[in-house]
This record gives sequence, C-alpha cells and structure tokens, in this order.
Amino acid sequence: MSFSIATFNCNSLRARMHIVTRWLKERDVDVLCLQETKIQDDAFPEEEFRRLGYESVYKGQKSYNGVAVLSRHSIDDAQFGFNDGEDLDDDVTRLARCRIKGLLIVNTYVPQGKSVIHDDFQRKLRWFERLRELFARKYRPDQKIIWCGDLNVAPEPIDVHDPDLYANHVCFHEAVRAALKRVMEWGFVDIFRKFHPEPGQYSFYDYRTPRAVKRNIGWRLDHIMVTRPLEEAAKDAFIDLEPRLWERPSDHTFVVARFDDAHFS
DNA sequence: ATGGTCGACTCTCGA
Repeated sequence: MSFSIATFNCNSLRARMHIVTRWLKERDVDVLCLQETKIQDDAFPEEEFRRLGYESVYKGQKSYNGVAVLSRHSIDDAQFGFNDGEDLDDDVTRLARCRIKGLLIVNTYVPQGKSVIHDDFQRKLRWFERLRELFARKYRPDQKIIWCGDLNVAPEPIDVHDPDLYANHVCFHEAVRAALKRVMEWGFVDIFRKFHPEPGQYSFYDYRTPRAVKRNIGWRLDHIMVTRPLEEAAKDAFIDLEPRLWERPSDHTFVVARFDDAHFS
C-alpha cells in the first residue's frame, strides 16, 4: 500500500477552493498541506473538506499567511508556531505541526523576506535557524518526519530559470540557500530532486512574468523534505502542473510524494 | 524593459 502527501500554496483558499476540491477528488492523496490560506479560523471550510473525507487542522489570519493540514487519516497533536519564546502572531500562521499515521508532519510557509537589505530577510534567515533548533529540540533524524511547504528558497542553481539574474533575490541569495542547507544537514533529503535530477522543473511561476508557464520561467520553491527512513520508503515524487491549466490558477502548483507505507503505524 | 498580475482590502501592500 502507499501513502501520499502533497503541498500547495493556494494564495487564498477562498479564491482557490474550486482547485483544491477538484484536485483532492482527482488525485486521491492521503495528506495535503496548504499555505497562504488567507482565511480566519471561523471561516475555514472544515465541513466541505470533511464531506470529501478529510480531517483538517488550520491556523489563519486576515489577508496574509495561514497554514492548514488536510488528512484522510486522523490528525493528532496539532500545534502551531515554534513555541520557542520568539513567536509572533505571524509565526503561528506560518508553521503547523502534527502527527498522522505515526509520521511527524511539519508544514511551513517561510517568510519571503522582501529584499536582501530589508530586516525581513534577516528574519527569514533566523526562521531557518529556529527551524533547525526546533528539529534538534523536539525530534531525532531517525524518526519519520516530513517537512514540507512553501520554503521560499530555490535550493540550487537548477531550481531557477536564470541563476545569475537572481543572485540577489531573497529566494536564491547564497545566504538563504546556506540557511536552508543548514536545516537540511540536520537530516533531510529533498525527495523531489532525488527522483528528478533534470533541470527545468518548477513549482512557482510569477503572475507578472508573461506566459511564464509556456516559456517555463519558474522557480522551485515548494518542497517535500524527508528524513532518512522516509527516503528509503519513498516510491516517487512529482510536480503536478495540470492545475495550472484550470480556471484561475495559483502562482504555485502542487508537489506530491508517495511512499510505501508497509512500515508505517 | 527595473515592468508585469493577482488577492485582500482600502488604496496600497505583500508576493
């Protein structure tokens, strides 16, 4: 049997509900992690997801951010934010953690950073440090952990259309790539890249770039990072571009990974 | 060519 998980920055769940529900019906995943839901908790469409067979945990705020985890299996120990004494309200709507089928799921919407000379960029770098501290404090790399979401970093030159052009971009600058790498070194593998060494695979296409998808001018910012035991259980991973052809697509698309769940609880 | 387009919400910001 297999277990599948996906991540999607929906850029407003309200505006993208048609895409999320259609995708869930057609793709049949076990777990979907959402970012940028931009919806407050009292308006979250929990019942609609329940009718499709999905439980959900979520934390949102007005206009910005917001994360949710949808699951066919029961969700335990849902928590939001780092709980490290540094949490802003903003952090709580950017980081969700829970336990599903014995797996630890960490869903993040990492701060974008605005520009490399803005304070928010320092905050972004610090965010990755705090994530590493969180993993070191709460977990071990021999556990089955999935860290996924919009990480707002293209890890390597092949993850952007033009590495020279983006050298000073907040999602590709060497400092932010090093910050991501530091977290990865704790014990994560980029499971999409493991199955797809080829260039030209992106999860994000800027609305402002004309015909970006057609010209394949994109970024790989949405990731599914897994610990070693899950790397061994992984069967495949892919970027699902089809929803980009549906009505009113998000600027991001779905990234999916599948595992052999024979050893999951 | 330093623009462009979305979404949420007040008109401008964040991405």
